[in-house]
Amino acid sequence: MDFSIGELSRETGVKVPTIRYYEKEGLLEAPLRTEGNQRRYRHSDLERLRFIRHCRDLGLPMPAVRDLIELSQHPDKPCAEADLIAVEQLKAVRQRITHLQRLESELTRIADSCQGDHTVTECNVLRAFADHGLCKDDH
Amino acid sequence: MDFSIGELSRETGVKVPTIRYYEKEGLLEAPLRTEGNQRRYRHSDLERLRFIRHCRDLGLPMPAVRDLIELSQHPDKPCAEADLIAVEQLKAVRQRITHLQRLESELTRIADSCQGDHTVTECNVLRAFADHGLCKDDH
DNA sequence: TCTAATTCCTATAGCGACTAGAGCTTCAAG
DNA sequence: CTTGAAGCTCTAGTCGCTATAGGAATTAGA
Repeated sequence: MDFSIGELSRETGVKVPTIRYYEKEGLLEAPLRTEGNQRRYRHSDLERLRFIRHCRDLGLPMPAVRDLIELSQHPDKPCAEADLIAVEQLKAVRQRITHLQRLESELTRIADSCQGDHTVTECNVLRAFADHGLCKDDH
Repeated sequence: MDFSIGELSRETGVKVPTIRYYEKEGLLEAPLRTEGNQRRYRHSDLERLRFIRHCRDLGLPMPAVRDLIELSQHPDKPCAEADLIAVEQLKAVRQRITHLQRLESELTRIADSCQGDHTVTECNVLRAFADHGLCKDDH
């Protein structure tokens, strides 16, 4: 019926200290304790933790997760805010992709400039790392 | 002839505390000091700092930067190691791009599932955040 | 029922790469 | 010579965990 923290951890793949950390940060409610002061979780805690984990896997920062949880506790509110969080995160992810693609093209150029067959003094890799002026775009 | 730390900062765009931090971490050599204990840098420090900055902008972790600096001080060594660092970083960047692209497609799906026109109870965004089972691939 | 192995508890510190602030000293311009 | 900007050191905070220490509770097997 109830889970220990270790069982919850096994069910969700979230490490034990991380679960305690989420509790401290207010993402998970503090569960009931046994007489010996150990945490005992219910099924609803399991669902909540899976929710948190999935949000985190999707890259949401903890404050956004907190907002979503808060929101989900007011079933009659309009869900525009949840929508907004998803859209914002999507925007952030797209920005990061663009940035990384610029890096990729720079690094490709840098790595291609050298086959590792000469000495450091004449190494184009080191030159390229030294000099931003050689880059095609800003990063 | 010599720069103060503020001038070095303005020249490179690296913040003053960050310069001191790089010194503490051994990326920059400790410069000479004035009688009043203030740092005075030379042109070679400027070049070194630009090198560091550029590496960091390209996403190299500090240990990799340290390795490159170490390397650049042995001009007769073969530069295979520098090449390797560039290639490894490239590989890491490509992995991150792949990962983010998966997130992007999930988030697109999630964000599209809702126009923000209903209440929380029936919100597909919240449902999608709750349930990894709805996702097409792992992330 | 006893014991031993495992799991649990709290509290604290560490990671990477900075950034911010307090409280004080030195420098440079007028 | 004064004044205000810029420098100094030291400490703590950021984010999202993760690791460790030292002890208490639980559980499985004999």
